[in-house]
Amino acid sequence: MDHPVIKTQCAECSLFYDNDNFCAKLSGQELCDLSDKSRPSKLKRGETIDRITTEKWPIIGITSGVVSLQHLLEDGRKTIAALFMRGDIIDLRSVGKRHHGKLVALSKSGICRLAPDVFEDIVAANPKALHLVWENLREQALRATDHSADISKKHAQEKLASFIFECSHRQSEDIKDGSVKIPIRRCDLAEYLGMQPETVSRCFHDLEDRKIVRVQKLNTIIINNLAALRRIANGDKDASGVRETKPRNIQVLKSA
Amino acid sequence: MDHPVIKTQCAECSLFYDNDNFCAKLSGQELCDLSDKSRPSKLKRGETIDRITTEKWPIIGITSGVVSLQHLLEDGRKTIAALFMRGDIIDLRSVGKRHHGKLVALSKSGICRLAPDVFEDIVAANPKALHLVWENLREQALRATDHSADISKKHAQEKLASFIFECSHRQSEDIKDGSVKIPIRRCDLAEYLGMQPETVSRCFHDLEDRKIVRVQKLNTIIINNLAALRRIANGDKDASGVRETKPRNIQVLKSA
DNA sequence: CGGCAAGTTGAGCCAGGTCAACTCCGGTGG
DNA sequence: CCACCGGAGTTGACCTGGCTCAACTTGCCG
Repeated sequence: MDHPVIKTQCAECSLFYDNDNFCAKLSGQELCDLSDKSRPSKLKRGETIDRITTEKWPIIGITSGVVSLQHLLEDGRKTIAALFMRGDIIDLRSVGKRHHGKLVALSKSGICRLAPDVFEDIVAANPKALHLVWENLREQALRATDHSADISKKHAQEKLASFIFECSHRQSEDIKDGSVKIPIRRCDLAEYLGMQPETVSRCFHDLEDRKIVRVQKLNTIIINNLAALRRIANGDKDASGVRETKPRNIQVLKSA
Repeated sequence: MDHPVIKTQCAECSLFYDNDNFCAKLSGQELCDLSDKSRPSKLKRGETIDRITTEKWPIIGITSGVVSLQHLLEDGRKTIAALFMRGDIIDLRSVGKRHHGKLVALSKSGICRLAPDVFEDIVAANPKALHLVWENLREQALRATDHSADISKKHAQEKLASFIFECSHRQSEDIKDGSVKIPIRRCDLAEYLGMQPETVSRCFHDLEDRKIVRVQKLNTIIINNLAALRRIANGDKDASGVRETKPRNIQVLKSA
């Protein structure tokens, strides 16, 4: 009697059937207790999880899609500070008065609001579950750190290259042919990388002109030259220096 | 027999005598077990904790000073991706092959390399300790997220203003007279905020010209106008628009 | 007191932001 | 089936905040 009465909603949820997600680590009993008091739901692109909800349900598991954490400045400038995807557990307990941003879905997404008290009991009692959720939090912290490093010192193209790698690492299924799915829109991408949609567009084209990637559909790109892309992402000047297809002197010729 | 044989090294360590740091949450026995197998040490500015050390001692508590996590790009550009200060517990377990940066001290600092196995046992057995270290990790993740939001969309002055607030929140003793200690050097500050030392300098002067802060010593500033500084940090254009004390037309006059 | 690293100041330049016009695409209704 | 619409993405032209480089001053430590 390992799984006494698993609800169908759980049996079909990636938090359970992905082997290294939270619910997969639980005993049948724990899973039942948790699912009894938790609230799975769906979000459409643009929907936000409001403050009242996050106060009552500070622990949110992402089952599919992409959910962003957004910060807003006084004058309307917006930033996407973090992206959460399948398997991430967002823990907002005791964030309390600390000013934190809004959670906004960037695509159709599935979430599960986990009952905080049950969650806490489980984590205290089940070392595997603790380990997993801890690991996930560490991963989030590392990602945030890497991301701020990327944003602060890299040029537009380098950021974009890094982002492509981030997507390829995080995408659920490994697709072998070098294609990478970009799970968010251009304008969201721009906000996440701290640049303008126009610049994102230009950078994609630069990369295409240099035959490093091919933009198949808006949300699917193919990497043609992995090594070069890696060099750019790592900030190798030799790789990105080649950017201008046309050398300077063309300008000089024109003005002469 | 609450504290059977606390070593003097522990009695004098902020991880123990700061009430809400890790070692303060341990039973006498736990503290002894941990301190028996742990290694406190001192770092001078510029010293780095090398890979071999972090592999053997992936858990490091900061007892004083400032330790940074630095990322390096191929062409030598350097970024400070995170700052750790007194009370922070750096957990590098299973970061493993994931490319992560170097840990470098930015000032004289004290650290304690905690024995990972003992640490793990304690965390599993002692809910208070678990809670504290968890909270610290969440704090680190939040800080990293906030920081990347700051860096990506704010202007130089706004970043600096935010940083001043970050310092004032994190400084150990609350100094009431509105003075804030900047615990790191200008060039490190620049790297942390993703800007140039020259720009940092100019921004400090702008803020001084506008009477918002006073730079008392290189590492101590006084906030004169908290509200204005807050507005700038939050990206209020009205506040930062006032930047130029001298309006443009002075230039025109000159050239006329 | 000398020497070096850190910080500051000034001048010029460029990557990327801004603004505006245009294209592309999916959905909707006649 | 096509005409229409609105939002997303792209393209071009221009402008500027902050980077760069170089010279200078300051402050710290032996």
